[in-house]
Amino acid sequence: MSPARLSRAFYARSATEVAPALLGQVLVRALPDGTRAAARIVEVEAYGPDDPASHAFRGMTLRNAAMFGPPGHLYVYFTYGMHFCMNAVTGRPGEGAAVLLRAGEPLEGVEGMCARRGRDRILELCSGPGRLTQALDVGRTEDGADLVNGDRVWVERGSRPEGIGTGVRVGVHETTRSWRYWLEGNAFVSRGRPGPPTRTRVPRVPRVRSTTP
DNA sequence: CATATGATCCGCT
DNA sequence: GCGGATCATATGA
Repeated sequence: MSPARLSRAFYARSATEVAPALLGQVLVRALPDGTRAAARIVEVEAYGPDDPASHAFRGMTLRNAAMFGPPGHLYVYFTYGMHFCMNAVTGRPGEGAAVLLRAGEPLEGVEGMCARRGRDRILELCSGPGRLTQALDVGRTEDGADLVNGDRVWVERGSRPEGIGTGVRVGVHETTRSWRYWLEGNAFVSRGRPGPPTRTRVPRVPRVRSTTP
């Protein structure tokens, strides 16, 4: 029997419940050529309603429409002029909550991932939200894809994680919510300053060579 | 190893 | 115009 897909009910909870529950599960992508690519989810971030950092905070637009749809669908957005990021929509329809999939550990289809990424080091294939989408060939076309009944992307039940670390979300200027979750000690977690909050850094004054008087 | 910078689109102010 | 839920590369310690 084939591995169990996560159900609609799994996603129909708050983003902060779903996010840690996604750690250790297996993200599967059925590629256009009939092969599979898969990665174990090792790092995620929750984005909820009433969350200024969320794309849904200022209401529904064409771009974030998938976030306001039913849970268990994919929300894919384009950013920085060159990268895609993918989220699993959570909560209730109309709520606007999602979990950003930030990093994974390559399990299947590694050769194809290397080709799409243009890298051969396993650690650099899925360790970051933009890297993950590129490795799994997820883009605009997958925005809104159904993770529960669809045939392009889904999540299968994986292994129970041992330890979970939490911290501030990457690139979010807000320190109250610790909504980033990762598998403690896992080498495939992206660098986004895990562990203790950023230590205070003294800005280095650029050294200026004095011009001859 | 660390910080710095350029790439390159698009949604929103 | 601005700056972003980013990444690869260059450069300096």
